[in-house]
Amino acid sequence: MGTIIQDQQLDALFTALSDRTRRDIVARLSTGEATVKELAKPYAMSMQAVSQHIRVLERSGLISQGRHRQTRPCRLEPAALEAGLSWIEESRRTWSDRMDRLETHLAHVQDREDQ
Amino acid sequence: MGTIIQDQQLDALFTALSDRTRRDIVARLSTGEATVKELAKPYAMSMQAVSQHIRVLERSGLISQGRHRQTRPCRLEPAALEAGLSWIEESRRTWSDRMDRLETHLAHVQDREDQ
DNA sequence: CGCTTGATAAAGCGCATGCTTGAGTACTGG
DNA sequence: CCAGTACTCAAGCATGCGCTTTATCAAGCG
Repeated sequence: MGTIIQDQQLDALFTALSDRTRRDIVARLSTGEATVKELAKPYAMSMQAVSQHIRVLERSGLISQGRHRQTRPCRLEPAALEAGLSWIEESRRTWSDRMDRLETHLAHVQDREDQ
Repeated sequence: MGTIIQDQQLDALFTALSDRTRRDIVARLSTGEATVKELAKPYAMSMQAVSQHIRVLERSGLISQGRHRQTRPCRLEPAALEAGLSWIEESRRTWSDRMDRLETHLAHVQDREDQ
């Protein structure tokens, strides 16, 4: 656990999610496949810029790109999201365990004071 | 929903989590409070560098800093983690709903072919 | 008081990011 | 074959990041 490869995956994942445009693209792709041109349409920026965002998302494992005629349809790879989810849940779990123990401890102290 | 403020919060949150050292610090703080010096000890980098990481984590809302004598103890603020968790879960939910519908649709097509 | 300790502030450096424009590639319909 | 569509590649530029070093500050101790 806590290997270097995992760390690099999480680096790439959270970096990918740290940009609003890329989060938008992920949200858009969660409703189905889309081509680069379709993904670029809502934004003021050039298609090249969107293409670069797609590259970042691909490096993180969040999406993959296929080929169909002239287009490169993108689709979500939800497995990558799971990695982020479980990292966050692990931290949360540790924290709430600690809170539980603290509560128990305080309850014990209270008991002793009640004697 | 989907306001500019929310977006900025998520930007800051995922940016904060995109660095291994900062994720380490969050994990460390999930087991209890710690001072800047204590947090810096495991790393080869200077305490100033760690202090800057702490600043990034604070801006994201993931941690807060108090004052006690000469020290500035840091503690985790798990509410910020929830924001990230729910963003990821929302994407996942939309995606799996779509997969369910697709399965249902394919089942229907299968039924019609079976007739 | 002056000295040490724990911490922030500020400036600087190398490198990555987000975007642009211009050129190149790959497929396709006329 | 040739023009157009969908994209990628490459270079350039401004900005931000991670870290360093130097300086400063605030709190406690002799």
